Amino acid sequence: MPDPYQVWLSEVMLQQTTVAAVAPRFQRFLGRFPTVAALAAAPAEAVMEEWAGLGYYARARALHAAARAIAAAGAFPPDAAGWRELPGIGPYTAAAVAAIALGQPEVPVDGNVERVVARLFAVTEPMPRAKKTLAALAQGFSSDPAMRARPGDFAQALFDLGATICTPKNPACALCPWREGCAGQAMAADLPVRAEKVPRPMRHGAHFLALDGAGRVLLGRRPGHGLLGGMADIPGTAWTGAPWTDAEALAEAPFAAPWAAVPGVALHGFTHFQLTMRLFWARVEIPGTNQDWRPLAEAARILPTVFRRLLVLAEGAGVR
DNA sequence: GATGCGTGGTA
DNA sequence: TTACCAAGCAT
Repeated sequence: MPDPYQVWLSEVMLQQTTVAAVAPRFQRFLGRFPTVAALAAAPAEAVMEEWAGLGYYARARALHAAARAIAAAGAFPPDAAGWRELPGIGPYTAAAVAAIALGQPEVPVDGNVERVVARLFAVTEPMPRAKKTLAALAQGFSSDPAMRARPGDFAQALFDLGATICTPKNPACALCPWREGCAGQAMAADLPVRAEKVPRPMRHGAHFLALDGAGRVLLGRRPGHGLLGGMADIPGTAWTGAPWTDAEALAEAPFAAPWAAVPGVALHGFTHFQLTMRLFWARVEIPGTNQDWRPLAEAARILPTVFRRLLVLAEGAGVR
Protein backbone atom coordinates (compact mmCIF):
# COMPACT_ATOMS: atom_id res chain seq x y z
CA MET A 1 0.00 0.00 0.00
CA PRO A 2 1.31 3.49 -0.84
CA ASP A 3 2.82 5.71 1.85
CA PRO A 4 -0.05 7.70 3.43
CA TYR A 5 2.15 10.80 3.65
CA GLN A 6 2.86 10.73 -0.07
CA VAL A 7 -0.77 10.05 -0.99
CA TRP A 8 -1.95 12.83 1.28
CA LEU A 9 0.63 15.29 -0.08
CA SER A 10 -0.16 14.48 -3.70
CA GLU A 11 -3.91 14.73 -3.17
CA VAL A 12 -3.57 18.14 -1.53
CA MET A 13 -1.28 19.38 -4.30
CA LEU A 14 -3.76 18.11 -6.89
CA GLN A 15 -6.67 20.09 -5.44
CA GLN A 16 -7.74 22.33 -8.36
CA THR A 17 -4.28 21.85 -9.87
CA THR A 18 -3.25 19.86 -12.94
CA VAL A 19 -1.14 16.71 -12.82
CA ALA A 20 1.41 18.37 -15.11
CA ALA A 21 1.85 21.27 -12.69
CA VAL A 22 2.06 19.01 -9.65
CA ALA A 23 4.45 16.30 -10.84
CA PRO A 24 7.77 18.18 -10.56
CA ARG A 25 6.68 20.10 -7.47
CA PHE A 26 5.69 16.91 -5.67
CA GLN A 27 9.15 15.42 -6.14
CA ARG A 28 10.85 18.62 -5.05
CA PHE A 29 8.65 18.94 -1.97
CA LEU A 30 9.29 15.34 -1.02
CA GLY A 31 13.02 15.84 -1.40
CA ARG A 32 12.92 18.75 1.03
CA PHE A 33 10.38 17.26 3.47
CA PRO A 34 10.71 13.48 3.03
CA THR A 35 8.48 12.45 5.94
CA VAL A 36 5.60 13.85 7.95
CA ALA A 37 8.03 14.23 10.84
CA ALA A 38 10.36 16.36 8.71
CA LEU A 39 7.44 18.50 7.56
CA ALA A 40 6.17 18.94 11.11
CA ALA A 41 9.62 20.03 12.28
CA ALA A 42 10.09 22.60 9.51
CA PRO A 43 9.49 26.34 10.05
CA ALA A 44 6.38 27.75 8.37
CA GLU A 45 8.45 30.07 6.15
CA ALA A 46 10.28 27.09 4.63
CA VAL A 47 7.02 25.33 3.81
CA MET A 48 5.51 28.45 2.24
CA GLU A 49 8.63 29.04 0.14
CA GLU A 50 8.50 25.48 -1.12
CA TRP A 51 4.84 26.01 -2.12
CA ALA A 52 5.52 29.30 -3.98
CA GLY A 53 3.97 29.32 -7.45
CA LEU A 54 1.52 26.49 -6.80
CA GLY A 55 -1.34 28.73 -5.71
CA TYR A 56 -4.08 28.29 -3.10
CA TYR A 57 -1.57 28.89 -0.33
CA ALA A 58 -4.04 27.99 2.42
CA ARG A 59 -3.28 24.42 1.36
CA ALA A 60 0.33 24.81 2.48
CA ARG A 61 -0.63 26.40 5.78
CA ALA A 62 -3.15 23.63 6.47
CA LEU A 63 -0.75 20.90 5.34
CA HIS A 64 1.84 22.13 7.82
CA ALA A 65 -0.70 22.33 10.64
CA ALA A 66 -1.97 18.84 9.86
CA ALA A 67 1.58 17.45 9.81
CA ARG A 68 2.12 18.84 13.29
CA ALA A 69 -1.17 17.33 14.48
CA ILE A 70 -0.19 13.94 13.07
CA ALA A 71 3.29 14.15 14.60
CA ALA A 72 1.76 15.05 17.95
CA ALA A 73 -0.67 12.15 17.72
CA GLY A 74 2.15 9.81 16.79
CA ALA A 75 0.25 8.14 13.94
CA PHE A 76 -1.83 8.78 10.84
CA PRO A 77 -5.61 8.68 11.24
CA PRO A 78 -6.90 5.12 10.67
CA ASP A 79 -9.86 5.97 8.43
CA ALA A 80 -11.56 8.63 6.32
CA ALA A 81 -13.44 10.09 9.28
CA GLY A 82 -10.15 10.60 11.11
CA TRP A 83 -8.49 12.27 8.11
CA ARG A 84 -11.54 14.49 7.66
CA GLU A 85 -10.81 16.15 11.02
CA LEU A 86 -7.41 17.44 9.91
CA PRO A 87 -7.05 20.97 8.49
CA GLY A 88 -7.16 21.14 4.70
CA ILE A 89 -8.77 17.69 4.43
CA GLY A 90 -12.33 17.78 3.10
CA PRO A 91 -14.69 15.01 2.01
CA TYR A 92 -12.83 14.40 -1.25
CA THR A 93 -9.29 14.19 0.11
CA ALA A 94 -10.32 12.11 3.14
CA ALA A 95 -11.99 9.56 0.87
CA ALA A 96 -9.10 9.56 -1.61
CA VAL A 97 -6.47 8.93 1.08
CA ALA A 98 -8.60 6.21 2.70
CA ALA A 99 -9.17 4.45 -0.62
CA ILE A 100 -5.67 4.79 -2.10
CA ALA A 101 -3.42 4.65 0.99
CA LEU A 102 -5.55 2.52 3.30
CA GLY A 103 -7.44 0.33 0.82
CA GLN A 104 -10.76 1.21 2.40
CA PRO A 105 -14.03 1.20 0.38
CA GLU A 106 -14.46 4.97 0.01
CA VAL A 107 -15.53 6.81 -3.16
CA PRO A 108 -13.72 10.15 -3.56
CA VAL A 109 -15.99 12.52 -5.48
CA ASP A 110 -14.05 15.14 -7.41
CA GLY A 111 -14.91 17.13 -10.52
CA ASN A 112 -14.16 14.13 -12.74
CA VAL A 113 -16.47 11.84 -10.82
CA GLU A 114 -19.21 14.46 -10.72
CA ARG A 115 -19.01 14.82 -14.48
CA VAL A 116 -19.01 11.06 -15.12
CA VAL A 117 -21.97 10.53 -12.81
CA ALA A 118 -23.91 13.50 -14.18
CA ARG A 119 -23.65 11.95 -17.65
CA LEU A 120 -24.14 8.36 -16.60
CA PHE A 121 -27.45 9.23 -14.92
CA ALA A 122 -28.34 12.23 -17.13
CA VAL A 123 -28.53 14.65 -14.20
CA THR A 124 -29.72 17.99 -15.59
CA GLU A 125 -29.97 19.79 -12.26
CA PRO A 126 -27.55 22.75 -12.44
CA MET A 127 -24.33 22.99 -10.44
CA PRO A 128 -23.55 23.58 -7.70
CA ARG A 129 -26.96 22.52 -6.44
CA ALA A 130 -26.50 19.10 -8.09
CA LYS A 131 -23.45 18.30 -5.95
CA LYS A 132 -25.52 16.53 -3.31
CA THR A 133 -27.36 14.46 -5.92
CA LEU A 134 -24.14 13.52 -7.69
CA ALA A 135 -22.39 12.53 -4.47
CA ALA A 136 -25.30 10.31 -3.52
CA LEU A 137 -25.27 8.65 -6.94
CA ALA A 138 -21.50 8.15 -6.71
CA GLN A 139 -22.01 6.28 -3.46
CA GLY A 140 -23.73 3.68 -5.60
CA PHE A 141 -20.27 2.58 -6.76
CA SER A 142 -19.75 1.23 -3.24
CA SER A 143 -21.71 -1.89 -4.14
CA ASP A 144 -19.55 -2.61 -7.20
CA PRO A 145 -17.44 -5.74 -6.56
CA ALA A 146 -14.50 -4.20 -8.44
CA MET A 147 -14.62 -1.21 -6.13
CA ARG A 148 -14.74 -3.43 -3.01
CA ALA A 149 -11.78 -5.45 -4.26
CA ARG A 150 -9.51 -2.50 -5.14
CA PRO A 151 -10.88 0.82 -3.89
CA GLY A 152 -7.75 2.80 -4.72
CA ASP A 153 -7.49 1.52 -8.28
CA PHE A 154 -11.22 2.00 -8.77
CA ALA A 155 -10.93 5.63 -7.75
CA GLN A 156 -7.91 6.16 -9.99
CA ALA A 157 -9.75 4.52 -12.90
CA LEU A 158 -12.71 6.84 -12.37
CA PHE A 159 -10.38 9.87 -12.46
CA ASP A 160 -8.72 8.56 -15.61
CA LEU A 161 -12.06 7.93 -17.31
CA GLY A 162 -13.01 11.53 -16.60
CA ALA A 163 -9.65 12.91 -17.66
CA THR A 164 -9.24 11.00 -20.92
CA ILE A 165 -12.66 9.80 -22.19
CA CYS A 166 -15.46 11.56 -20.33
CA THR A 167 -13.80 14.94 -20.79
CA PRO A 168 -15.50 18.32 -20.18
CA LYS A 169 -15.51 19.16 -23.91
CA ASN A 170 -15.75 16.73 -26.83
CA PRO A 171 -16.18 13.57 -24.76
CA ALA A 172 -15.02 10.43 -26.58
CA CYS A 173 -18.24 8.47 -26.02
CA ALA A 174 -17.37 6.03 -28.83
CA LEU A 175 -14.38 4.86 -26.78
CA CYS A 176 -16.17 4.74 -23.44
CA PRO A 177 -16.39 1.37 -21.70
CA TRP A 178 -19.61 2.51 -20.03
CA ARG A 179 -21.40 3.90 -23.10
CA GLU A 180 -24.11 1.22 -23.15
CA GLY A 181 -25.36 2.05 -19.68
CA CYS A 182 -24.94 5.81 -20.08
CA ALA A 183 -28.26 7.69 -19.93
CA GLY A 184 -26.68 11.03 -20.85
CA GLN A 185 -24.69 10.04 -23.91
CA ALA A 186 -26.78 12.10 -26.32
CA MET A 187 -26.26 15.26 -24.28
CA ALA A 188 -22.93 14.38 -22.67
CA ALA A 189 -21.17 17.55 -23.80
CA ASP A 190 -23.81 19.67 -22.06
CA LEU A 191 -23.50 17.96 -18.69
CA PRO A 192 -23.12 18.82 -15.94
CA VAL A 193 -25.08 22.06 -16.31
CA ARG A 194 -22.84 24.87 -15.07
CA ALA A 195 -23.94 27.95 -13.19
CA GLU A 196 -23.50 31.26 -14.95
CA LYS A 197 -20.17 32.92 -14.43
CA VAL A 198 -19.81 36.34 -12.91
CA PRO A 199 -17.36 38.77 -14.56
CA ARG A 200 -14.17 39.42 -12.66
CA PRO A 201 -13.74 43.03 -11.45
CA MET A 202 -10.50 44.93 -11.98
CA ARG A 203 -8.38 46.05 -9.06
CA HIS A 204 -5.33 48.28 -8.95
CA GLY A 205 -2.19 48.40 -6.83
CA ALA A 206 1.20 50.07 -6.66
CA HIS A 207 4.33 48.35 -5.37
CA PHE A 208 7.77 49.42 -4.27
CA LEU A 209 10.90 47.60 -5.37
CA ALA A 210 13.83 48.50 -3.16
CA LEU A 211 17.22 47.33 -4.46
CA ASP A 212 20.53 47.57 -2.66
CA GLY A 213 23.97 47.80 -4.26
CA ALA A 214 24.45 44.03 -4.29
CA GLY A 215 21.50 42.98 -6.45
CA ARG A 216 19.24 42.23 -3.52
CA VAL A 217 15.56 43.11 -3.15
CA LEU A 218 13.61 43.96 -0.01
CA LEU A 219 10.72 41.59 0.65
CA GLY A 220 7.80 41.77 3.05
CA ARG A 221 5.62 39.07 4.53
CA ARG A 222 1.83 38.80 4.12
CA PRO A 223 -0.46 38.25 7.11
CA GLY A 224 -0.98 34.60 7.95
CA HIS A 225 -4.49 34.37 6.53
CA GLY A 226 -6.54 35.41 3.53
CA LEU A 227 -5.21 36.15 0.05
CA LEU A 228 -1.61 34.90 -0.32
CA GLY A 229 -1.54 34.46 3.46
CA GLY A 230 1.88 33.71 4.88
CA MET A 231 3.73 34.32 1.62
CA ALA A 232 6.61 36.70 0.97
CA ASP A 233 5.66 39.82 -1.01
CA ILE A 234 6.93 43.03 -2.57
CA PRO A 235 5.59 45.83 -0.36
CA GLY A 236 2.82 47.92 -1.85
CA THR A 237 -0.58 49.56 -1.51
CA ALA A 238 -3.87 47.83 -0.97
CA TRP A 239 -5.50 46.52 -4.16
CA THR A 240 -8.38 48.89 -4.76
CA GLY A 241 -11.08 49.58 -7.34
CA ALA A 242 -9.42 52.67 -8.83
CA PRO A 243 -5.90 53.23 -10.21
CA TRP A 244 -3.31 54.91 -8.00
CA THR A 245 -1.90 58.28 -9.04
CA ASP A 246 1.80 58.87 -8.42
CA ALA A 247 1.07 61.11 -5.44
CA GLU A 248 -1.41 58.69 -3.89
CA ALA A 249 0.93 55.77 -4.35
CA LEU A 250 4.03 57.51 -3.05
CA ALA A 251 2.17 58.51 0.09
CA GLU A 252 1.87 54.77 0.75
CA ALA A 253 5.58 53.99 0.26
CA PRO A 254 7.03 51.89 3.10
CA PHE A 255 9.83 54.44 3.66
CA ALA A 256 11.23 57.61 2.11
CA ALA A 257 13.45 56.99 -0.91
CA PRO A 258 14.02 58.46 -4.39
CA TRP A 259 11.24 56.34 -5.87
CA ALA A 260 11.06 56.31 -9.68
CA ALA A 261 8.10 55.02 -11.66
CA VAL A 262 8.81 52.00 -13.86
CA PRO A 263 7.09 52.41 -17.26
CA GLY A 264 4.16 50.10 -17.95
CA VAL A 265 2.09 47.88 -15.69
CA ALA A 266 2.08 44.27 -14.60
CA LEU A 267 -1.13 42.24 -14.99
CA HIS A 268 -2.24 39.22 -13.04
CA GLY A 269 -5.48 37.26 -12.92
CA PHE A 270 -6.83 35.77 -9.71
CA THR A 271 -9.84 33.52 -9.47
CA HIS A 272 -12.16 36.34 -8.48
CA PHE A 273 -10.54 39.54 -9.77
CA GLN A 274 -7.96 40.87 -12.19
CA LEU A 275 -5.11 43.01 -11.00
CA THR A 276 -3.15 45.83 -12.59
CA MET A 277 0.01 46.86 -10.77
CA ARG A 278 2.27 49.87 -11.15
CA LEU A 279 5.82 49.67 -9.90
CA PHE A 280 8.16 52.18 -8.30
CA TRP A 281 11.79 51.40 -7.63
CA ALA A 282 14.71 52.94 -5.75
CA ARG A 283 18.31 52.17 -4.92
CA VAL A 284 18.59 52.28 -1.16
CA GLU A 285 21.13 51.39 1.48
CA ILE A 286 19.38 50.49 4.69
CA PRO A 287 21.44 49.48 7.69
CA GLY A 288 18.48 47.80 9.39
CA THR A 289 18.93 44.23 10.54
CA ASN A 290 15.36 42.99 10.59
CA GLN A 291 14.61 43.42 6.90
CA ASP A 292 14.35 40.50 4.52
CA TRP A 293 16.81 41.26 1.71
CA ARG A 294 17.16 38.53 -0.92
CA PRO A 295 19.14 38.11 -4.11
CA LEU A 296 16.83 38.66 -7.10
CA ALA A 297 17.06 35.05 -8.24
CA GLU A 298 16.07 33.80 -4.82
CA ALA A 299 13.21 36.29 -4.57
CA ALA A 300 11.90 35.08 -7.91
CA ARG A 301 11.84 31.56 -6.51
CA ILE A 302 10.01 32.21 -3.25
CA LEU A 303 7.52 34.90 -4.31
CA PRO A 304 4.02 33.97 -5.48
CA THR A 305 3.52 34.47 -9.20
CA VAL A 306 1.68 37.77 -8.84
CA PHE A 307 4.85 39.40 -7.46
CA ARG A 308 7.16 37.63 -9.86
CA ARG A 309 5.35 39.63 -12.54
CA LEU A 310 6.71 42.81 -10.95
CA LEU A 311 10.25 41.45 -11.15
CA VAL A 312 9.67 40.70 -14.83
CA LEU A 313 8.36 44.23 -15.40
CA ALA A 314 11.41 45.70 -13.67
CA GLU A 315 13.83 43.55 -15.61
CA GLY A 316 12.16 44.48 -18.90
CA ALA A 317 12.61 48.14 -18.00
CA GLY A 318 16.29 47.63 -17.29
CA VAL A 319 15.95 48.00 -13.52
CA ARG A 320 18.45 45.88 -11.62
C1' DG B 1 -25.15 28.01 -0.06
C1' DA B 2 -22.24 31.62 -1.83
C1' DT B 3 -17.93 33.46 -1.77
C1' DG B 4 -12.85 33.67 -1.31
C1' DC B 5 -8.91 31.53 -2.59
C1' DG B 6 -3.82 30.99 -7.60
C1' DT B 7 -1.92 29.50 -11.42
C1' DG B 8 -0.79 27.69 -15.97
C1' DG B 9 -2.50 25.20 -19.93
C1' DT B 10 -5.70 24.81 -23.77
C1' DA B 11 -9.01 25.93 -27.53
C1' DT C 1 -7.38 36.78 -27.02
C1' DT C 2 -10.65 35.82 -23.90
C1' DA C 3 -12.74 32.14 -21.58
C1' DC C 4 -12.69 28.10 -19.51
C1' DC C 5 -10.80 24.62 -16.97
C1' DA C 6 -7.98 21.33 -13.03
C1' DA C 7 -7.72 14.97 -8.30
C1' DG C 8 -11.49 21.31 -3.26
C1' DC C 9 -11.60 23.44 1.29
C1' DA C 10 -12.87 26.96 4.74
C1' DT C 11 -16.00 30.16 6.28
